[in-house]
Amino acid sequence: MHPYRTHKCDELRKSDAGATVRLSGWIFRKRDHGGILFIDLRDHYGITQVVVHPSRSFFEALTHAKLETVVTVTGVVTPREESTVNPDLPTGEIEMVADECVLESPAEQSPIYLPGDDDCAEEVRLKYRYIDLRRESLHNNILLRSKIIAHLRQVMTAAGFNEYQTPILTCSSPEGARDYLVPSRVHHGKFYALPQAPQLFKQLLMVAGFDRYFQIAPCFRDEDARADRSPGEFYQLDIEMSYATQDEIFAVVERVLVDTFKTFSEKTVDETPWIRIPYQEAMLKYGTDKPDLRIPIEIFDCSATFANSGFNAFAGAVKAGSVVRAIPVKGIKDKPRSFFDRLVAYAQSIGSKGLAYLVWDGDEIRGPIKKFLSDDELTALAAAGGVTDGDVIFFVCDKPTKAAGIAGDIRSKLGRDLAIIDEKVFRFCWIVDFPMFELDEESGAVVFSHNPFSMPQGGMDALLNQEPLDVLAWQYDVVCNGVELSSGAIRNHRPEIMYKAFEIAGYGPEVVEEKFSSLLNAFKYGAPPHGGIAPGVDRMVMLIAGAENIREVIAFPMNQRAQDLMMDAPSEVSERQLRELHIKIRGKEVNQTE
RNA sequence: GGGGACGUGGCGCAAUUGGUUAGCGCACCGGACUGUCGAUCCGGUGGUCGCGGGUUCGAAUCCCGUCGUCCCCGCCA
Repeated sequence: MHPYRTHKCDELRKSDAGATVRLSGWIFRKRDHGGILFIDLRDHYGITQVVVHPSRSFFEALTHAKLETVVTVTGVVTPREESTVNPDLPTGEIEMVADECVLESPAEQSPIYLPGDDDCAEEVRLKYRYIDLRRESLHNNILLRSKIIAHLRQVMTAAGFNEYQTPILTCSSPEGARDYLVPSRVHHGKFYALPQAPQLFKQLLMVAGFDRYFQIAPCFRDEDARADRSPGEFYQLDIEMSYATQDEIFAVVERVLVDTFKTFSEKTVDETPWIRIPYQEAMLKYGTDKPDLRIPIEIFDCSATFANSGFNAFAGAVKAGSVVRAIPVKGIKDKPRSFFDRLVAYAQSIGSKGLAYLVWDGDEIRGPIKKFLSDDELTALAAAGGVTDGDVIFFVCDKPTKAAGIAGDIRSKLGRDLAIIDEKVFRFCWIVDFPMFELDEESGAVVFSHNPFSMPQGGMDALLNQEPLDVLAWQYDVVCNGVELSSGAIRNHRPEIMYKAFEIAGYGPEVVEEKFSSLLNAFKYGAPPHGGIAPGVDRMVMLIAGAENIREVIAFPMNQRAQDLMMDAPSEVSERQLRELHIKIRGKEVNQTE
């Protein structure tokens, strides 16, 4: 007989009755009746009830064994009496009556009580991650992640892509996020950087003629964490295609994401092709470039209606360059006054000067600003918002960018507070036609708004003949339920267009040559037109698992301050290591005064 | 870098808003119990209330500082 097990803890059924079997696992729960002891034995696969009689030599030892102790038990599979069957357990029709038992690894009292559903402090969970990972929910998430990654590889390979690996030790890139640096021992004073993404390498693979690339790629960025953003490192399904149009790239991504989401989730997934929303339209209708389309509210502009109205606060502001954005909401006329007051307070808390609203209540229209508006103006607003009896429109007035943001925030809050978000669907969309350039708020200068490697729509002609702020880029995002899953672009593979784009953003050719020499040089030896995208794997798993926090889909995550509390990383290193790397740690005071 | 919330036995929480010996549930220890499946019942151990300072006759509670965790803003081409 196998020294540890003949079966897994989810395998035994009534048909196995009478067999002598061996199981190994953790003591998940104990029920001690004095004259009889029940143990729920748990492994990766499931739970089997073990019955221990007091006549057994190990009865006393098991009675006193702490939870999470690892044991190997040998005994006979016994069918349970009708009344003692546990229908909640796949193995609930049988139990194992123990004849032999080996205590493989006694446990101390666990800092995490696994059978309980009480959440414990994140700090404790991270420090004892190997225990926390035994919990069914987290265990399943990590297993789901494994299956999703295997599935992604399978679908991509079937679609004619090959997985290529790219360097982890590379060089610091001049734009984007802060790099993680790795000092060179051999080269005094020089550093490698961990890749923020394999961006340059995947483009160089296209130049090298590999045509269709993908990689489950680790990415490293030294930026602060969020609930949906792991600090330090994360994974992307990195994709790049030669001779591909935007439509072809969309088709590939739609296929792999729909397939994956449908395979691993019960929720409804949008049929393809997904709707495409130009960036400007998204900012107007949803107040964000990552709209949650599950919220049935569309913002509209009504600046013109207010411009000549008697509501001076708005009319004056519109004449001074502000806009009025309207947020129409169905059927909430009966919400108490406190609901509206709280929403006004919320609007103010996020920087709005106020929040006006009108309520369509039967034949009457009421609300704080009603008296300032003419019948024609009210009619126009109702028509624009598709308003019927019971509906409410909220109004935000501010400079265009700020008004859009505030209206978008309020739209999201209404979605949550009114519970009008359909939790059973994944709503996907493409955000397209991002602007190539934007004005830097502080300096007023024209800067790249997204990715300097994107091809401008219209190519060189657009750069030469259009206002820089009007030039659109072949740049796109995938958004699912308000989560930005991915960003991508058709790349700029033409050196002369790249020089021109950088010139508009205020960089001379020497800057392009110095910072992007590898790519630029490569493009001088025959570069195929190409483009790609990189959906975030962690966020994908998070959405499918329904996790609120990205740590719930990562086996060994860091905390918000980018520390691994289990391994105690980052840690100090020896003076000898530092000397070998030609590194001297500055005093803290020096840093503070800089 | 900034804002907010939280910090009380191993874990999750409470303490009537400054007042007696800091309670409760789970875990843990001891006892009872041969059919439970979150077993039950009886009894018990365990806390310098994150840390430091201050106010007060008296501080878990108020004030100041500091550390830690989480959430958000900045940041994330």
